[in-house]
Amino acid sequence: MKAEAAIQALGALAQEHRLEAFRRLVQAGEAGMSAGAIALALGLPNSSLSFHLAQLRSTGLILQERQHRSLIYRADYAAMSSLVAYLMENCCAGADCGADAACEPTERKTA
Amino acid sequence: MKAEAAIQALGALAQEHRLEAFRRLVQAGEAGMSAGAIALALGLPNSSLSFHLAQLRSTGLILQERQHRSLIYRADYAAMSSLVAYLMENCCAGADCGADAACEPTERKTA
DNA sequence: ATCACATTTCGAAATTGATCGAAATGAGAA
DNA sequence: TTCTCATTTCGATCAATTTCGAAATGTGAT
Repeated sequence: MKAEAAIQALGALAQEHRLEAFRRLVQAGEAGMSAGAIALALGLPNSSLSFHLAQLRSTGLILQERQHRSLIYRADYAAMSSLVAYLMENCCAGADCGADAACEPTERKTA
Repeated sequence: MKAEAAIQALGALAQEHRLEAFRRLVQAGEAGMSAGAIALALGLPNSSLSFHLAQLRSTGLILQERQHRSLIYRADYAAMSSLVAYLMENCCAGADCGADAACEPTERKTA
């Protein structure tokens, strides 16, 4: 992951409505949610929400797919994971990263 | 972790210079780095860097400690960890979160 | 072909953030 | 105490982001 991509992704999450939308999608799992359902859940005008979803999508944090008349959004867990890996890259100066730390293996290759 | 705190932390990381500073601190581990050393490494005026460090610090992502004449900064791994936990809370609608996903146990209590 | 529904794009106003030089603070050395 | 070094605060300027109504787009039903 490049620095620029990480900045975009973090910036996308650093906003009240986008963060809540993203978390709902994380919790919704494979099924995802339609744009309308998210707007309703967050109590936002469709046009505002659309703006935010576009921003999340442009960073790759969420995926879009059409299903009948609606657009379904889903969280991209792999994108999230690689963002976290980027933040923790080479952590702790090579020390063992004890139990208190969050220093997991930096990049688990997807099988 | 509350939503507001997460937004602040993500926003703090969503900036070129702050992201680089944070990553250097993550890599520096326990030893940390002085404000001056970071400014030098990033090629920024001290005043600019100070502004950014204050922002990271106010979110709890980094810690400050005086050592002789310098102020030493260190990444707070626990804060980072709880931010990630917040993002992934209750992920995947209770599904098993297969190998492709980043769905770790949401909150490992620190021993 | 026509209608109704779901969502996005546009535009304009208000808010928030980044930058850096100069001056101020705070800590230790002489 | 006085001097010097390390860092932060202030202030002014410039740039980017958020908001939402109205209009446009694209999809499927009748």
